[in-house]
Amino acid sequence: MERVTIYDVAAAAGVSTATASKALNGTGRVSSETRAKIKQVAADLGFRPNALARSLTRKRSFTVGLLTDDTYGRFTLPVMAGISEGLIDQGVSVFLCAIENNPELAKTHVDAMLDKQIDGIIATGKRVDRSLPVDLTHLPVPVVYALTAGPDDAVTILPDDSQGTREAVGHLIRKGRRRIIHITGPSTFQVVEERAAAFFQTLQAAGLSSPQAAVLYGSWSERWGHEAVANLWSHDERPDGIFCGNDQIARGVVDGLRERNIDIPNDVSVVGFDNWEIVAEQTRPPLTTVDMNLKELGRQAGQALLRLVNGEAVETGMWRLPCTLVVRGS
Amino acid sequence: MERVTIYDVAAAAGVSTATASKALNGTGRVSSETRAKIKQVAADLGFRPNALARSLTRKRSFTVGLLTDDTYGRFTLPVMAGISEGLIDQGVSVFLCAIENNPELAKTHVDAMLDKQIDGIIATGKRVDRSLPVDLTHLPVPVVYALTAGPDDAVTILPDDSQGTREAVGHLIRKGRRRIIHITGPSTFQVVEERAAAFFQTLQAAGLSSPQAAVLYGSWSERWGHEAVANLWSHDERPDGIFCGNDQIARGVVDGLRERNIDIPNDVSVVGFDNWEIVAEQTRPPLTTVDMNLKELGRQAGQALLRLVNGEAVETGMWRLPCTLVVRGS
DNA sequence: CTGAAAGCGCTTACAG
DNA sequence: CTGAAAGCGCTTACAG
Repeated sequence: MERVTIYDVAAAAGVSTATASKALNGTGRVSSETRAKIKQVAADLGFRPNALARSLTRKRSFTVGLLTDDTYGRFTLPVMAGISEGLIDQGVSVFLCAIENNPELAKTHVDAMLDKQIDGIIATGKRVDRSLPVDLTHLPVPVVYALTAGPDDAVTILPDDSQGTREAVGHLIRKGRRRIIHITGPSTFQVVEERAAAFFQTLQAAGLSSPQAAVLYGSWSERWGHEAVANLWSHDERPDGIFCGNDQIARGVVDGLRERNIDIPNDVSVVGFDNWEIVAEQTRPPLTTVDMNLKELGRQAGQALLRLVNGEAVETGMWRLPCTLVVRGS
Repeated sequence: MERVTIYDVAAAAGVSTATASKALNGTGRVSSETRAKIKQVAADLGFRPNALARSLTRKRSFTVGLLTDDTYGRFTLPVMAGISEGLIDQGVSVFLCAIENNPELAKTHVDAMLDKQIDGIIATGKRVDRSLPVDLTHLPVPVVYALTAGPDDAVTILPDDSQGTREAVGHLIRKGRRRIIHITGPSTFQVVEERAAAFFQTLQAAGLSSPQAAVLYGSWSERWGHEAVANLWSHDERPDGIFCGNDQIARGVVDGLRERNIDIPNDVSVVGFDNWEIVAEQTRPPLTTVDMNLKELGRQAGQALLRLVNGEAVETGMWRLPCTLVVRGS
């Protein structure tokens, strides 16, 4: 079964390929009757234009490249899904390149994609304070960065960690919490620093004094949350509100509190970060947490790239996308 | 800066485009001098062939599609990375399609890829007992399934859960363990059933009787492992070897044991499943666990698809890829 | 409104 | 061994 081409459609409709092309693409002047007829014939024949041929003449492949250095992360996949979803509407497909922190592999991928005439590239990673192991600054196509570090003159899209923190802490304050602390990950992560700073600011803006050890740095694990609670409850000055750096820590915290028969959220309120549903929904009570809207972030990265490809003006620099507080039972 | 084409190369080398093409591709008869000269000129000019044009004539795009219904999973990303890595060597790029359990979206993606003349498709998912929400059986291109259910006459690539189980349990037996139990996930998962069956067989083959409640079904969580240990240790007949359904359960088990001052691995040995490094390496002691070699699985899926694309014979049915026991301190 | 022709950048029989 | 020509399947000025 041969593929049907525009020649077949034109022949069957009794017109030239030029007219067929215009009718099908809605370009140029074609009478509505011939247009209708051609469309009908195309549909009957099951005509699907060969995108390769179209790209060759239009010099636009409707294809973009996606570079990631993250092989295991649960953050990258939603971003990628958002990119893919946001772009498919416009008929653009995305090439996936897993480059594993390997510069040569990255180069190979970039070259292969350039050969395939991609319209642009989205670089994505797992940490906003690390950049991919490849220089993307002098490419013949535009580049957008998402969840990874990019040059200053490019557009880089990130979650608004400060705003997310304000949402979380604001929620605790509105719930009447007055002794609020922050249990978070390693201070070597930029996001940890940012959130800690926003945490202090929010307390201050509300006129709340910070407890003695208001920010506790540790690892991104359930265990660390559990341990932190054990330490806190061995002293007298105990918090009544806890904002955690991620949902795993929050879960450890909630478990630790429950073991001490502390009523959540009446005695102590807990807010997590990430809205990792598999964790947040299984926690008892289910976790109130901050969602970074990663999928939306990916979608916007795709949109931004498309605008760049079309030569439209796009504001460069860091785009901070708002986070959303998901209120559950904690 | 215009892209340099094969016309530029041919002109600069003083030959026809036909000769340039042959020299560059190593096809046809070309004297070694002219070949060398052409290659030199191409290199000097920085010539990179336009893959779109090439694909149009060769009727082979060196591009494949990757369909996944998994947006968050930590299993899919390594598989995808393996596919991408294994294929880039052959110059083939992969289109990523996140379809989210949405049949229409899936169809849109498949059509878009077909329009772009992909050579084949790899379908991948998060569960071997679920299939993607789209029918891939009557496409004009070959399809390979990885970590998702496919039709019987296709090639479907999966980890060998039974063999992985035998590795794990065999290891416990070799360590002198005699009262071995299995703490695992929900029995609604096919892998849970398979591993449980292999678990019993391995014990039996070793002449070991099964403890009373040898397989404990629960959830895929740290908490469930922790809880299971609490239950077990409230009775008299306690295991000296525990094989867990995943690393999170194993971590909960290890934590539960440590809280009871049980020496791991001297009093009780624990083996996990998944080799999720962020969990396995952080556990104290670090977890001995089964690695499913997901990346290799992806690589093989890519290879299989390529063979199909080239019209080579490929054995259909389930391919079971061996797991590897990673021995650490538990 | 419609069509003949050229062109996108490559490859591949077919002659010479 | 080398090259002229046709072709892959589309689109786009340019005439008519």
